[in-house]
Parts: sequence; C-alpha cells; structure tokens
Amino acid sequence: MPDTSALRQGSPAKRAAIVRAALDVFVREGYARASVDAIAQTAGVSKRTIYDYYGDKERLFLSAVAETQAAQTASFQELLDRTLGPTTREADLETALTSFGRAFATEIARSAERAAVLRLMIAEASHFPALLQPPPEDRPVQHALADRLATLGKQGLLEIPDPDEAAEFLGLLVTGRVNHRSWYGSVDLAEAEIDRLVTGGVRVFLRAYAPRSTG
Amino acid sequence: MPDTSALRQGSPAKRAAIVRAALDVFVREGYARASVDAIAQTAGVSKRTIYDYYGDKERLFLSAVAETQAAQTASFQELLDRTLGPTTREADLETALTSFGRAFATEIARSAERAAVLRLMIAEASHFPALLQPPPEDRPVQHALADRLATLGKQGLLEIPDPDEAAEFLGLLVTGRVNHRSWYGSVDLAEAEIDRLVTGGVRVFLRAYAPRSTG
DNA sequence: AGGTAGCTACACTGTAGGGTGTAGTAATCG
DNA sequence: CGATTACTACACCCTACAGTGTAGCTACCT
Repeated sequence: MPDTSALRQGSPAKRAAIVRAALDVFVREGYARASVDAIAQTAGVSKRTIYDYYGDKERLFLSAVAETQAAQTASFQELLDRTLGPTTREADLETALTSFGRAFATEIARSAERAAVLRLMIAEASHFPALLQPPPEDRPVQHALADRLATLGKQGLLEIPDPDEAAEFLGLLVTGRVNHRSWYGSVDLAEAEIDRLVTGGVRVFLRAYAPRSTG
Repeated sequence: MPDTSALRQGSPAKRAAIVRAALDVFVREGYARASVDAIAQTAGVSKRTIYDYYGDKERLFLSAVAETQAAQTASFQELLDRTLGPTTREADLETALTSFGRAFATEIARSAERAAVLRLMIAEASHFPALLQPPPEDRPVQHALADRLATLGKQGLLEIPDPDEAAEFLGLLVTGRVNHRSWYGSVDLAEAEIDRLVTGGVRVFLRAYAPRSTG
C-alpha cells in the first residue's frame, strides 16, 4: 500500500512555479500575512496541489527561502568573477572595486529580490530557527571575496591583515547605506543615489586598506 | 452630547503600560501575529481599554514605535555626551571612539529593544508608509555625531571631508557586523564578541579617517 | 446622595485563513 | 482496455482574532 501521507514528487516545473510564487507573496506580504490561497492563485495552481507538494505553509516558506539562497550565491560568484577577476591590475583597483560594489549593491537594491529575502529573514529569524542554521546567507560569498582580497594583498595592492574581516567590511561599506536607506528594499532608490553610496563606501574601504608605504 | 466616537484621554501611566506591552508583543511576534488580546493581558488591562485608548491595532502599533523612538533618541544623546564629549583629547581618541562604539553597539545588541524595533520597522516598512515619514530613526542621532566628528576634524585629530557621511560610516562600521550576526537582535551575542566586532570597526574607521600627515 | 468617568469581564459578530476530503477530469502506464 | 497518477474545483471544518456592545463595579466629583 502506498504511503498516502507522503508528499507528492511532482514535476520540477510545477515545483519551481510554486516556489517562485510563494517567494513573491511572502516577500510582499510577510510570512503571517501571506495566504496560501494567494500563493496558489499567483502560481496558477490549486491550493490542494501546494499542500500535496509541500505539506504545510512552514515547509513551503523554508523551501522558498532555500531556493533563492542557492540562486543568489551562484549569481554572486558569477558577479565576483566578472568584476574582481584574477586579471585585476594596480591602476584598475579602485575602478574594479567600485564596479564590483556597484554591481553588488545594485543586485541587492534593485533586483529587489535579494534585499527582500534578507528583510524577510530578518523578520522571521526568531520564528524559524532553521533560517539561522545554513551559512547566514553569505558565508560562501564572503569567503570568495576574502580570497580575492588576500590575493590583492599579496600583490601589494592592499594591506590586508585579516582577509575575512576585510571582506566583511567591504560588503558592509558597499551595501550598508543602500540597505539602510532603502529600508532593505522597501523603498526604491535612484540609480545615481546607489552609485554615490557605493562609490563612497569603496573610497572609505580603500583609504582604510591602502598600503601604508608604497614600495 | 459627548462625542462617543472619540478616543479616551486616560491616564499617562496606563497609556505607558499599554504601549510598553504592545511593543513587547509586537517585537516578539511581529505585527500580524501579535494579538490585541495578548497585548491586553501583558499590560494587565482589558482589551476594551486598549480600543478605548487607541482605536485600532494600527494606531496602537504606530504609537508604540513612535514612543520608543523618542526614548531611544534621547538615550543616544546622553550616550554621545558621555563617551565623545567635548573634553576628548588626542591620546584618548581611539579609546573614546571605541568606548562610544561599544556603548552604542551594546545598546543596540544587548538592550534588545532597539534592535528589535529596527527589525520590526524593516519588516513592516512597506505596510506602514508612516514609518518612513519621521526621520528614519536616527537623523538627529547622526547629526549630533557628525557635529562631534567635525569638531575633531577641526582639531586636526581626524581628517573629515564630509562629517555627515563620516558619521554614517562610523555608525555602520560599529553596528553593522553586530546587527548582521545577531540577526538584528534575534540571536544573543557574547559580550566579548560584541567588543571584538566594535573594536574592529573603530579601527577601520580610524585608518580611513586618520590625518594623512600629522602636523 | 446622585451622577459620571474609567475600567473590567464577557459575550458576541464577522471574517480570514490553514488545512482536509473528495468528486471529477485528463493523461499516462500496463 | 482498466488502473493509476496528477491535478483542479469546491465544499468544508475549525481556529484565531479584530473589533463591538454592554452590564456592572469603583471612585471621584458636586
């Protein structure tokens, strides 16, 4: 006899549609306000199907968050390679860091999704301890960035005593003010404003981590 | 005839008790999950009284947030005077900034309330546009800090081209990592950990804003 | 004493929403 | 072909909760 209490396997396409719709609604409404009916309607799927796939609202929520985190980590890696790749030369450093920062912050501030997920996680962290277990959204991300900075340090372009810390600060300097002003994506910022905030952050980072005496 | 639809004036003590209980529950549960019954019970007051005082849940929420903001702004001013007062001398600068940062971040990370309110505001910003209207929680705060930094700049202790920006970065460097790791107060951090994060942030700030050539 | 205001306790309405059960349809599998 | 699987539509249960109406108690005012 089949285990009728098990979740349905289903098709990847339908799973993706549901998870995508769920994230949309959760992000717009917050967990508690988001209704499964609304998610079903957004996904173009019956409510019953959602329950057959995910069992309950909590698991749907956690799946949706996990889903986007994987996607975001991947897209960050790609971004890092594009803007801070191993071909960076001395003269390009500020330019490269700025363009990295701009791409990074734009991704956060404008793609809406990334910031929105962060917002959602901040809001729900205390209700879903599971959210805290996986690397807090950017451990792999920060590691990759730290590696790049360490390399730049070894090349004498920067003075980086602690690459992990430096990576954290760079991320913070670049995204902190954008997140703050946009209320983590709740309010749109002008592109020019984002640029200004990012550029300022990179400038501070470079002043703090410039080599004391250039050889 | 009396206007029966008007809110009741009531006693300040009871108002305070309600607003305090409301904040407790909102902060712990989030707006949507928080029930007025729970708030009434926490406040030791009947639900009817809450409605007589505040009319509805939304107004209660906004009052609670506004209440704490005023309190927090005041306590920050006091903190700033205590740690970065006008008597600061050169040798004390790093010490003073560090103790400022520590006090600031501790207030945010340990008093729980401040971080929790921020968390709440981040979560609800898109549902309560009114939250965005008043100075975003720290405009007066940042202004006062900028003034102090400008003074230190004029004394030659720091090189501060843009005091407002510098104040923003100092706040960010000092609190950013604490907020990030504690999930804006959802997770407790050890005192030593907070110290380490704050100290690191101050060090970066000083490296970035140290005078290029000391006269 | 009589009136009025502040408050509680409690009953009650209406609605939203999580979650389930099931009949019916279409496709797919053997 | 019949059987199973995936799905929708829909009716449904049950709980939580925002908000209201009201009776009754206390305390204060005059």
